[in-house]
Amino acid sequence: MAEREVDRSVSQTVKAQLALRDQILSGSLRPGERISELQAVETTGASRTPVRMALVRLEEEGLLEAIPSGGFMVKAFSERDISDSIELRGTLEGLAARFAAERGVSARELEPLKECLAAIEELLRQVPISVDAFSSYVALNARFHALLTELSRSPPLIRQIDRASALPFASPSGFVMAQSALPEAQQILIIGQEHHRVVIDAIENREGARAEAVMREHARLAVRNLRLALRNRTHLDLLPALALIKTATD
Amino acid sequence: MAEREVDRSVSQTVKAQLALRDQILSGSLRPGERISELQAVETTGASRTPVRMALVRLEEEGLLEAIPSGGFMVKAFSERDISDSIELRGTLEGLAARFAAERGVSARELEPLKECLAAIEELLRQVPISVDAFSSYVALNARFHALLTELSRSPPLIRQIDRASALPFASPSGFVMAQSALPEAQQILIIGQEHHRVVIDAIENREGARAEAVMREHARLAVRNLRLALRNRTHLDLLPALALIKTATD
DNA sequence: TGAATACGTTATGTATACAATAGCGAGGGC
DNA sequence: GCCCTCGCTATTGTATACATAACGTATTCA
Repeated sequence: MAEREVDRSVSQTVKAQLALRDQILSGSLRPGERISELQAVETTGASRTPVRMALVRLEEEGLLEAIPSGGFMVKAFSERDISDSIELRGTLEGLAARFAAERGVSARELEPLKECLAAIEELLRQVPISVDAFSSYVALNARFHALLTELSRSPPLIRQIDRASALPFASPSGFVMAQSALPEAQQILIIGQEHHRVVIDAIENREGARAEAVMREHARLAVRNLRLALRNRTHLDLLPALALIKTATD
Repeated sequence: MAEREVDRSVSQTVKAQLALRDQILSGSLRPGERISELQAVETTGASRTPVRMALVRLEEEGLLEAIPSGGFMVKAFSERDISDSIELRGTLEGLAARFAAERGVSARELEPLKECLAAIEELLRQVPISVDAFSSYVALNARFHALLTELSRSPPLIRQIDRASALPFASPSGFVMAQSALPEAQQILIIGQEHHRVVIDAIENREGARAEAVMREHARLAVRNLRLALRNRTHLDLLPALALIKTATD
């Protein structure tokens, strides 16, 4: 193993996967660019075997694409790919909300969701919102959606939603808004909280159809939001944006 | 490479993946059973590196589960896991149908779908259906659903539907029906074709909501079907069934 | 007799050596 | 002068050797 410094606390495969994902999301590797295994070995500090395992995982995750002649390249996405992914995710979340409503959720299980919503609304009360508060919002919003998904009690659905989240959560809309349109963004986010409130209410009252409908509407709001944010951009500089805002504004 | 016989026509990784999937689906490896890499090396003829890549892919595919202490085991599914997966897939197919309807599809693109439906209805005209005809039906039905999915023109959605299809297409309902309830199955399949006809019509007339609704109803039919087929079984002997019927009855 | 610890065996995680192919460039022929 | 071909190089695919951790068993002590 020569003089290579090895961190034994986490597996090399996981370390490589995290490092490579970070490179992709941060823009060190640009969409369409081929990933060199050798280079990945150098930058991650792992050897080729764990690097290759990480590459396979990232391909399955949707961030990489296999090149027929061998190797992998960073996947590129169109605006429609992103908006479709947001709608797709909203559809699955709608199903999760419906499952939660139909299968019943105790008041105790709903509590964390309500607390999360309260925290978000508290954040959004300051106008205009600060960049710091916005990034707190992003984390809390991700938590809200994760908690909601869990309430479906459906492992296959939860798994699919996780897989469907890569693109929506990496949506550039959050990035664009954070840069130039924070006040406008805030207005949209406040509307989004109304959706959050309704879905909790619908689940409490076991109204499956209403719970599902509001989550789908919630996604459509995010799509409109994305379109708005991208209107004046000539091209999608997508992946680099992912590192800055790791979750969407939905 | 010693005296190992190597087949250079396909990659060792792919070969190992196919062989292992076959072992899982055929029941050679039972749910909950740990997969030994050494044993996999012996049975697949590939060496450990491609075997490990194949295991990672099968894990991402949902057939395997990582064991915290290391290695992989064959995943086990409950009846609810399967029915949720069918409904999940139906929801995504509904979205695909809606996209197709809203985005517009030319008559030429719709032709293969119509031909496929005609072939299925021709098959189902013989009562009772033979086992051979049933397996032809299974293949044609998979084709119909694949063609429909393609019409959405949404790569992220197509990808998700592919990923969501593992469990529904492996549903034991087809197996159970093929074994003991072919005539009853046929009745249900005939109802399913009505859904297929409606979805084509809805796409042709650009009625997105109707296209979506009928695909979701189609999935609910498959779920009822699954419940019916499993009613008298005391446990799910799922994976072995997968090898016999590779696609669901939806 | 039971439980706990230590040791050995086995299997996984990691690293690296080897093989083969694809891409690229240079040189020669048409 | 352009195109085709041959060969080299770089990179991926595969195999295997080595390290390490986990599990099972046996032995010993309480």
